[in-house]
Amino acid sequence: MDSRERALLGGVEIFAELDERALDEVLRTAHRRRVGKGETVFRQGEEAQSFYVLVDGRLKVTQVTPEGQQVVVRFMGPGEMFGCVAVFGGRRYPGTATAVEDTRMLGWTKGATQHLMERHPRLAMNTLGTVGGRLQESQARVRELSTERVERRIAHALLRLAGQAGKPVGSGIRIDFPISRQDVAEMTGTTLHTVSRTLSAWEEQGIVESGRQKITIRKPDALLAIAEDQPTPAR
Amino acid sequence: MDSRERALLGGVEIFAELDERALDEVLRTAHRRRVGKGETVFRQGEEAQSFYVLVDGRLKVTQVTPEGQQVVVRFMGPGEMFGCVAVFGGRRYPGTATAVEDTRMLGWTKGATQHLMERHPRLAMNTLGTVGGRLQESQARVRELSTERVERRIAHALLRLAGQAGKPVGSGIRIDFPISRQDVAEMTGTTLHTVSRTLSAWEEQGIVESGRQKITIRKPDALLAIAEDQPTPAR
DNA sequence: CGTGTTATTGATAGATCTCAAAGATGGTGG
DNA sequence: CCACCATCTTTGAGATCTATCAATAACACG
Repeated sequence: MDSRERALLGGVEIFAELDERALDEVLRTAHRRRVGKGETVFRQGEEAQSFYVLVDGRLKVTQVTPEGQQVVVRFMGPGEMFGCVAVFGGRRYPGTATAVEDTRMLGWTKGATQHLMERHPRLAMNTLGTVGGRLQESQARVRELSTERVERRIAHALLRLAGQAGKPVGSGIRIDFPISRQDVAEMTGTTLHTVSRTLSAWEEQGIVESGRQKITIRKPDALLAIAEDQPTPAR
Repeated sequence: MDSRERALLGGVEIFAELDERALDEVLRTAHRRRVGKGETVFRQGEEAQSFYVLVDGRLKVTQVTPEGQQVVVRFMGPGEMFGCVAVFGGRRYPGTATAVEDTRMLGWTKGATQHLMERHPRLAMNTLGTVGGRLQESQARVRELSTERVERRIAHALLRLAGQAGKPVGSGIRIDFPISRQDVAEMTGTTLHTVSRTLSAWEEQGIVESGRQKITIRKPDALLAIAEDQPTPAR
């Protein structure tokens, strides 16, 4: 019954509005797990065991197409939950969760989760809200992929990453975990080559500053202009 | 307390496993609504009032980008629910629902929905399952848009439509509602021109048969081969 | 039989992917 | 502490897919 974990839970969206006793119950039924950088929490296609809330560190959820191409579903940070959809409808995890830094998490087995939700409808409703939010994000991505050119998609992706994991540094906002060109490409439906070229161009304009697995946004406003502005024809 | 409505509810995924009394309560708190072909149930950005289950007919959910480009989120048939995400997290409808045929639906106000879910956790959990399924579909679409060429995406879209609304006719499977080239383009992130060209090519090969707002799949297997087969380089 | 919508088709331009090769970078083991 | 290796990144050139531009044609409806 770690008071730090307790504080974390209070801040997690799905546990909002639960009373002390309910939170105690939630914590009591949780198990703890650590996963080191580069290791996986679970793999696509595995029987869904548990759903998790990330306590510390960062991870990447990916899917592989039947043809073997990888797609990044999302990056996640502390306080975010994952694996929840598999614990309901789907029996299997739809993607692979890989730690990009050392991580700690709390997990609940399938049975424990269902039990908790039956006793605390609020929990199910909160989760519904979160999953709904994810659905909207995913649809936003469909919208982007359908209507935007690569450059704008990359700009959107970087801004989203900065929002999730941006750390202010002297010269701008730094994306605070190791991320490669390939990762960005898999987030935006392009190739690492195009990402590299785009970042190089932006670097020349002083919009970003990047290196091996490192990206710092120097002019967020300029990036936003690229992401939102000019109704495609203009460029 | 229409027994036909009652039968429908029993078959709707989110009401599964609810007992008689719960179903009675659900029906009692519902309101009925008819929306004629071409009219909208709600519009993107409107304050979310209700969530709905489609009883009869078919409708299309679309979103418009800030730049004014339209994207089709999904087509829906009887027994499917919609507008539910807005009733939780989001305050506003994220898209516009337009009837493509005359429709009838059952609706529950925001308040009624939350009340029902608090009393019947099962309902919230079922909804979570359905929304989770939608999330996976949406991610599958992201995957397609990221990794597949237009032709394959169109093939996938037609197969999905056939699965949802396919009606066996003498010469194949007919998509049983009016759908334009533009609609298909907005489902697959391409232009109506490309869709037209693709369908023309398939028509020559006898794979489909199509006309104004009408598409019939003659060789579902050939379409499937296009959708699933040849690891991009091969073509 | 107009009239507006929907669909077809050709030509052309551009954005991106592919293919290829070389250049950084950082970690590791000797 | 340094050389070496596996990864990650950059960049060029050419090939393609698909959007765009521009007309024309087919269709349904009042």
